[in-house]
Amino acid sequence: MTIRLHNTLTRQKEDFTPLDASKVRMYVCGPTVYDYAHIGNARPVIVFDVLYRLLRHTYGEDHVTYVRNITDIDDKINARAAEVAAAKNISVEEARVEITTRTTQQYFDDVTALGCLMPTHNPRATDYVSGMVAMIATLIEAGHAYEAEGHVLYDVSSKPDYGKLSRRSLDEMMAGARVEVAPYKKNPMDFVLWKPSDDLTPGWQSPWGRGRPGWHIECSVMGGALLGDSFDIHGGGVDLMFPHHENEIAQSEGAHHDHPLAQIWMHNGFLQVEGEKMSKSLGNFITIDELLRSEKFGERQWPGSVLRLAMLMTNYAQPIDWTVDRLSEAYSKIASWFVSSFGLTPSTELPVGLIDVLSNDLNTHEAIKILDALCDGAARDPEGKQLLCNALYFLGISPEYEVFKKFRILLREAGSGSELSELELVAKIQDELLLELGVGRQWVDEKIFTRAAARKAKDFKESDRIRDELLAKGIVLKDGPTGTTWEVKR
RNA sequence: GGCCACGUGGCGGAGUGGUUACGCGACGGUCUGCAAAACCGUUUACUCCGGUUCAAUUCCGGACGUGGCCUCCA
Repeated sequence: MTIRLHNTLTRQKEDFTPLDASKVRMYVCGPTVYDYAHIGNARPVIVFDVLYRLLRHTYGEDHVTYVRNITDIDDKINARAAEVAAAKNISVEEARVEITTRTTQQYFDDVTALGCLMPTHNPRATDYVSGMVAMIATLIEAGHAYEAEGHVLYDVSSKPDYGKLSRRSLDEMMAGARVEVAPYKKNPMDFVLWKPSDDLTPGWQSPWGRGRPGWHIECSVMGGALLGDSFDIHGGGVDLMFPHHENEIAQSEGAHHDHPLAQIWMHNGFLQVEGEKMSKSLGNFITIDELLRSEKFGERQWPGSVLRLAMLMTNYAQPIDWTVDRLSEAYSKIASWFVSSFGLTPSTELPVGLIDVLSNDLNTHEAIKILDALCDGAARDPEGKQLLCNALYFLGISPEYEVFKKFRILLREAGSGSELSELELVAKIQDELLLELGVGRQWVDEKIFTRAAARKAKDFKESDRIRDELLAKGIVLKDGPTGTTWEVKR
């Protein structure tokens, strides 16, 4: 099966042919670790995790290298570090390490909860500073960069195809430029490769004095060090296309004799929250951590699998409006899938067509349709059940206790007489829910027993009264052919 | 202001030059003492205006709308 991917460079869907099929290489821009990752940060992580899984399936697990960097040198980090250093009376460097170490761990915890595999490499910028210095020196030597007032700047006019990714010409950019131009720049669009640090700012020694690398050079160096001068796929958010990715291309290709940095550039779409741009001032800024572990959004916690599915319901390149309704829809879908595949152990056999639709530029929505179809037929098709389980595992959507509990869905299944071996889990969930409602199992059983007698005597008035009494406590009764069962009201 | 995307039924959201995707919801039915759940069925769409075509939601142009980037907020 040929994988087809939309390439931003050509604006077309292309057949994907790895430079070396025994060593497929992908780079995705990772987080700047100064604070909790927000839900917008989660999208590329999830999208490219699915692509990583597809590539591993197609080319073999040992033949795919996935690099996602950790940016731990950055002026936002430095600003935080200065605050923390002042508050705790520690050095700026100590504060920087503390912030980036803690935030990196939070990030890993978050994306793990979202069902994402660990990339092959998670390079930190701080480990690659010498490589950055070397690349900058190479760029100066090649005539692509110049030193000015302690800064080293990339000379965009030295690269005639600058702007090829975002399809902007230098003239257009300068005409539309709104920024005040630093006086030491030859060209307004020249961007910084190295900048000087004062004594209160983290810095490293270099031929141009003590300073720190610019943002763009970090990715060029880490990608080059771990994947080589040219690799297969470079991914990231559409917002990074300009200037970040454009500058990465200029740096890497400028330093590597114009060898193309990446064959295919992929960009995921932006996220809005309830119809508005996410921002701290609007108060709709929401982190992955808050969704997973607080009730800030929609007054409930959301399991990682639900967030993952909500993200994959839409094509990766399209914008997403992140709403409570969307998450609720994902929640009910997840719940029915988990029930249908409950208790099974995943194997490697995948449903027909799943790899095909994913290979078509990651058509995750078509994949969801396949899962829905399997789920529909699950009651009378044990093989379909197993395939559903396998597909969920493949897509990184693993059953979570929280889903079963919060959605009360297993209780319904158990009550309807299906053959569930894990009745203990059901009992455990029931007990927890009853505890929350403040009623005892025995009390419920007695009420049901009394009501059964009333029904037998055709005293429906009394029978309905008891049902309402239980409903008031949050317990819904259901009369089936084998007797009365109950579930906690959702 | 410049550049780039996108605009499908109540909502989410694929896809296609001609054969009303699909999911959720809603409505109807079966079942039930009545319900609930489950199952079966029905229901509505392609922003607007031109053009190309035998035929356009699908191709081209324009308008309007939404969003992104140009400002190291993904």
